[in-house]
Amino acid sequence: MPDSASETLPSGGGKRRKAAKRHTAGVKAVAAAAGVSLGTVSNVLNRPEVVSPLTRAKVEAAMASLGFVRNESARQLRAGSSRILAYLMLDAGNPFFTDVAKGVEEAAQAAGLSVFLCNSNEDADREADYLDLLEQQRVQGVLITPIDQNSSRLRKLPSRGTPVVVVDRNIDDGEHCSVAVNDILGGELAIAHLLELGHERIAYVGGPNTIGQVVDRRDGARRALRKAGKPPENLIELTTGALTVAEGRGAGQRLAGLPAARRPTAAFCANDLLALGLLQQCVSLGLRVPEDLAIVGYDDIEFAEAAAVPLTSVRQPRQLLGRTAAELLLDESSNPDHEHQRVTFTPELVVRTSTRGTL
Amino acid sequence: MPDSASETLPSGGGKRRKAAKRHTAGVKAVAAAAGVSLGTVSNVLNRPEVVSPLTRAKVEAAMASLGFVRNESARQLRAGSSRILAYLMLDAGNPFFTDVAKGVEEAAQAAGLSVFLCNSNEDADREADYLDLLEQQRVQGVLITPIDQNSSRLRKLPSRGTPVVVVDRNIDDGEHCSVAVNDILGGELAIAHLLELGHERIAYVGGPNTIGQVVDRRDGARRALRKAGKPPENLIELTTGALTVAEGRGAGQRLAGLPAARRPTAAFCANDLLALGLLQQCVSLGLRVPEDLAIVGYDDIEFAEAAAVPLTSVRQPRQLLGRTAAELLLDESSNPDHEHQRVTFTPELVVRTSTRGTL
DNA sequence: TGGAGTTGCTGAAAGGTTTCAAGACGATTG
DNA sequence: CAATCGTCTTGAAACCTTTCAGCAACTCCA
Repeated sequence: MPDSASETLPSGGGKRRKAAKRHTAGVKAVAAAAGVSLGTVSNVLNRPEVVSPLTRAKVEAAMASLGFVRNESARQLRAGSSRILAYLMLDAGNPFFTDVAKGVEEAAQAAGLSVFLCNSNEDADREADYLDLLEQQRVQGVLITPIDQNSSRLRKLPSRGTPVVVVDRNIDDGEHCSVAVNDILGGELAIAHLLELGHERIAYVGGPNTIGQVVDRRDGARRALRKAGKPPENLIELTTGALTVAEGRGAGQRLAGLPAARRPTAAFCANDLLALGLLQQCVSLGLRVPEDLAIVGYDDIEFAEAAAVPLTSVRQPRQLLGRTAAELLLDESSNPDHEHQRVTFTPELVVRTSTRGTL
Repeated sequence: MPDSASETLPSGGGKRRKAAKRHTAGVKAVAAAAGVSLGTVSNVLNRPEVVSPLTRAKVEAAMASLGFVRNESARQLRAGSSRILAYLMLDAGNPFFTDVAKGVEEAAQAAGLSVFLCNSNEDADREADYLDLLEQQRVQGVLITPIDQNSSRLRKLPSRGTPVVVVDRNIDDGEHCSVAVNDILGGELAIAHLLELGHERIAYVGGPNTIGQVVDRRDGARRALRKAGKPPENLIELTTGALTVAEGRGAGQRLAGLPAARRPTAAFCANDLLALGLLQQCVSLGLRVPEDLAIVGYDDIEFAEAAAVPLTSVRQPRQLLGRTAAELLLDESSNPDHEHQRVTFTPELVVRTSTRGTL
């Protein structure tokens, strides 16, 4: 523990206490204590209405006094169904995805299910490991914002019985539902806005290009240029290694290092974290935003508005995205006539100071 | 879907495809296909070194061709152990906790375990539900940043065999390890800094008071006043309903509404989200920060530095907190001589513009 | 060549729950 | 009073895996 002072004390005021062994009072012990059969205890647990109030009370008392905790593995093994949904997130540190997760939790709670969050952290290996794990756990279903939506693992899950809904990406392979925002349009909105303000040389900051969102937003940017009759070289691509604040700072360093004549006058970032990092670094290196560099982010996370220079950003309906995805998943796992769907929402440009009145 | 345009298409290019049934090729089917016994398949899975290369190859081929996926419920039921850790977070939308989670994941990965994240979202009922769920799942252990550390449920888990480590809170009941940062000291640092700058009337923004961190930081603030010989009324408490940006904005509204003469000249917020909201609202209502109102946050999340006015904050070793907690948990569940510990880290004041050169 | 040791595989038991056909019991009806 | 019905409860089977004692075949050495 090198980078922080720490102090360690024994807990429990010195009363040494060994770790307790797992003492499982099972359904059997409860049955014995209550003087009923196994089946009855199970009924109390699963169909309380069929057991007489008296017996039920006895059983409940026995459960309480023994500290009975149902063994979910056994339940699931026998009953064959899990009451858990998982959301495998691209980056739990990005408020965009935690807002999506909130929408997921909302829909799950309404259906009486619980949500486990998993964080792939933009790492394909971790994503794969989590997918395997979740499949082995036989969760009700998986929501995922994938790193690579062509992964074979991703395609295999549904055919083996684990429904998968892709979030924040569209996918049309007939195996999944997907819920997304039109990222091409989003990119187009951002660049059209900058072009309208008179910017000619515009940087696109984003990466890696394995991430679909990064590519789509860039393609939208290109399309906006094309539509405006500008040459594609006007879009200068700065590729980053991830979609994080730190990478944004790195990009800012590179950008600020360019001679003013060759430096773009505006930057469009693939997400707000990059934009915030870029903004921070550029400001600290003496560039004025928006006068020297206009910046557009993407996602419109809560912090975009509170930034040093309030950030123009492309807004996505975050919670709605999550809620809709969860609802599709629930439909898929409960409705035998379920048909896969692709839902696409429309993004919206929110203009703030970081691009206001430039040039 | 009221607040966003959306478009829905069938997926799969119109090829209607029904949801697949769960077709479980089990260990039995694999054994039959490979011409070996159940036990051998299990050995391939769990102790590959004891089976001859030839048989192993046959079994692996059979597994691949049948798409075998091990049923984790059955495995766990029989083997009695889970390979999963859970971190029950207070607020997944707070970057502080996702950084802690990163530390947890790091330590877990090093030990070959996986982490499920759960979000209580500052809601005691959800916290209780998740604790029940995790206990039923028989996870290896639970890390938790509790809403109420005196909850009976929390105390019961360890005695029934699920180790629990409390994160970001100290607790001394002999049942848990805990890892925390000295929040009293943190509060003291913040207020001492403001006093040194000459502030007399200082607001404390935080709540609800059921959350331990909120109380400790306030107590630290009071202590600093006491030590400086100031009357306790100089600390004006603004109680919030949660530790969020939105609540911070609300507090800003209240604060800015006060007549200048009665308004505090500085505010210490129980966390950075509150501080960012407060900052944003005050600025938009025309207060200058730090001239009219100095602000100190808590946690030093990544966005504190990038805020409209870079935020003075009390820094905590976030990842280290998570990593240490996970390591204690792992020790508890693997080391029979484990003794509960309370680890306390020391916070550090990071001074930025939001308090610089005030008064 | 006989015995011991080794290697690799087998088969049955066990783990805690749910499910379901069937039984027990009392009440109601003809 | 017998027959029928309803309400509760029971006991055994089933879910899928791991574990472990035991067995077969082979090697090695005396």
